[in-house]
Amino acid sequence: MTRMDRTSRRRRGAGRPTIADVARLAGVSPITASRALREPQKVSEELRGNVAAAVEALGYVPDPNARALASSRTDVIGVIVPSLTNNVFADVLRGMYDALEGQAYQIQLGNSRYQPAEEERLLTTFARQKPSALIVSGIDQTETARAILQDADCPVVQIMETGPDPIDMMVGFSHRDAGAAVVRHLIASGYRRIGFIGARMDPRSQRRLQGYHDAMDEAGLGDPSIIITTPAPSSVTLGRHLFRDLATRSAGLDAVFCNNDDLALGALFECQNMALPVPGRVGIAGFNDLEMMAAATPSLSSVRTYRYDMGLLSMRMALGAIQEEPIEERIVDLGFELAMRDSTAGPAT
Amino acid sequence: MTRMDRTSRRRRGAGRPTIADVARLAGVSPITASRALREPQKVSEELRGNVAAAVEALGYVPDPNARALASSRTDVIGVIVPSLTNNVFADVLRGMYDALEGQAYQIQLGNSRYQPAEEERLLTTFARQKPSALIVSGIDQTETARAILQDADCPVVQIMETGPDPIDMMVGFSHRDAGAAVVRHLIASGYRRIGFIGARMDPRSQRRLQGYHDAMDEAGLGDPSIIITTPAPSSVTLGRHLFRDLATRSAGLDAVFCNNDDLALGALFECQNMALPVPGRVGIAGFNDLEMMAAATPSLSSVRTYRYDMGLLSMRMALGAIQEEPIEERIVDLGFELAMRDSTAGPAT
DNA sequence: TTGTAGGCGTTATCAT
DNA sequence: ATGATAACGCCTACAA
Repeated sequence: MTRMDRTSRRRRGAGRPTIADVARLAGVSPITASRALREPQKVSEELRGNVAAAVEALGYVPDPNARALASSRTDVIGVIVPSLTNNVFADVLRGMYDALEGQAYQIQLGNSRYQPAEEERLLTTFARQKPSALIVSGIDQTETARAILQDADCPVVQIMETGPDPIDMMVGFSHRDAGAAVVRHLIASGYRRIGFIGARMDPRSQRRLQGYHDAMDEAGLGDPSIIITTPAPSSVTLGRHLFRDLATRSAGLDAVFCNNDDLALGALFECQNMALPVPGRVGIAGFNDLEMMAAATPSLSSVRTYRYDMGLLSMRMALGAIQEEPIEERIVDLGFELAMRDSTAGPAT
Repeated sequence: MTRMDRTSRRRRGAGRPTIADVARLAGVSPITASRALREPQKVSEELRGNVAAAVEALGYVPDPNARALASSRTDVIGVIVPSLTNNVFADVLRGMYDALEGQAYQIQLGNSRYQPAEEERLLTTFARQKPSALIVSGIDQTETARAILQDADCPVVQIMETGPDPIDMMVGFSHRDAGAAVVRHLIASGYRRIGFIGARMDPRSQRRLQGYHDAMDEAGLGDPSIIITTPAPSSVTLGRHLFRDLATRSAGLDAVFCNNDDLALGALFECQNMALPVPGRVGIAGFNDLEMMAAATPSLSSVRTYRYDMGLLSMRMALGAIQEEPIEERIVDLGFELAMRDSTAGPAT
């Protein structure tokens, strides 16, 4: 019988039904079955029904690996973030996953640990898999990384920041403008000796510091001695230490702009510890506006950034590009919002 | 010339060198080249060198999709966590990524959002890809989920918790014991009316509450009226609200055990707001011991859990099983540690 | 709209 | 230790 070859064919496969089985049962050719699944509108209603029934009967599920090999495309969307131990990126990822609801795409997540070389390595690995899209954090990719992204032949979105010449698409905001806006608010509230506390000092932190300089200089308040930064990773404890160092050496300090919210919380705790009234003796502002900021006593000022939306939108842009929808804007600036609370109500008079 | 078919073969592929190209250049058959890369010890030193040279010369990199199809195995390790907006899992993931250093495996991350049905859906998708291993959070998988995991034909690790009958392997600790230990400490410190504040109330939270009951009942202090829980997701703000509700309705309350650190921080802020001295008037303990706890003013007590280690070890166990190393322990209990600080120093006398 | 032919790049099988 | 052969399961290109 010609059925014998069917047996011998079984040598390797564990026996899961293939699209050929579906086709046979539906009485069509494999390619028609394939089309019925991927491009239903290109198949007559009748055959489509037959195929659907066969799929149902056999419990057929397509093999993503075979599909990937044949079409040189996977359903993987590579995402590279610089940190996982950071609520900021957790929110971004949440937005991305939400955008993927009901979509047949998988996120492949890479953690570059704020190291450009690691980002290159990850991109190399990711690109090899022929992903449907790639999303990277920041705009400071190395030349090599940019080249990989350009050659990847898929939509690319840079997130968290905006800047000139996107690789492909971009969604973020200006950290420099945001930094300047906070500091201008502090100045408007009456603070004068406004220090800067910064940890990690990755490119985006650097640009927030730039914004700080912009605002301080334009007000004639610039003074390098009230800036304290470290490449060490941020933490609440670090915020305490840095604040204490700065407050100790700069007697007149009356406010601090912290690089992020963890540092700001640390500064608050240290003020409580040193019995420095906030906001009367010291004003405190953070960055990102994590949930805890509004709940602190006193409530802590911060800069609200649209992390979830950046994640959501970046993924939507990627999906749109994958489906070859026309791209409306290559660079989307989501802006920011000052969330000024009790901790910057102004110095005691 | 026979070279013509080489040209026509170029129709589809973008032209990246394949293993056939390597083999040709090295003067060996494709399968030998393949072996030289995957199982070097099975190929003579000479040919191995030739192949290596050819790989180098051509800049050959294997196609993971083709490899997956041919071997019905990917280098993907599926990981499902219930939340991303949660430092707890960020630490776990960090451990996992660290364990993968220098390994040729990719993490495919899924977020079940604390929904068993979503976990099932993700597992279905993941299993389809024939992953090298699967790691899931908790021990409360549905029957369907367990079946999928069992049929996946790859190592499976359940993390965050220990319990009877693992699907395959397990690494975690007893939330119930940990909960009981904290409360016993509070009692030993002199607190009597110890409330429980719980958010989300996922299975692990439930078991912490169980531990609370264990300790309270054994001391004859049990009182359902000083327990407040909600299925709502945890937050600092929620901690404030829940504490205020509980403190308002339970006059004698002198301490709270919070389900997690965010709630504990919220409780602290609310105490500051209500001018209730901590720890003299109210003792506060959290769970997880996030970094901020030690930095708070006063420093906040918590239960130290080995999140990073759970991530690291679970991945190492998975890798070991993939490489078919003998499994020493199927269930690893990493335990916990009380981190008792100022916030539970005892009631004022 | 449907089908035929063949290839995608690699590895398992079996023989030498 | 090495190689010839045949999958792996699906999809692109082209034809009908």
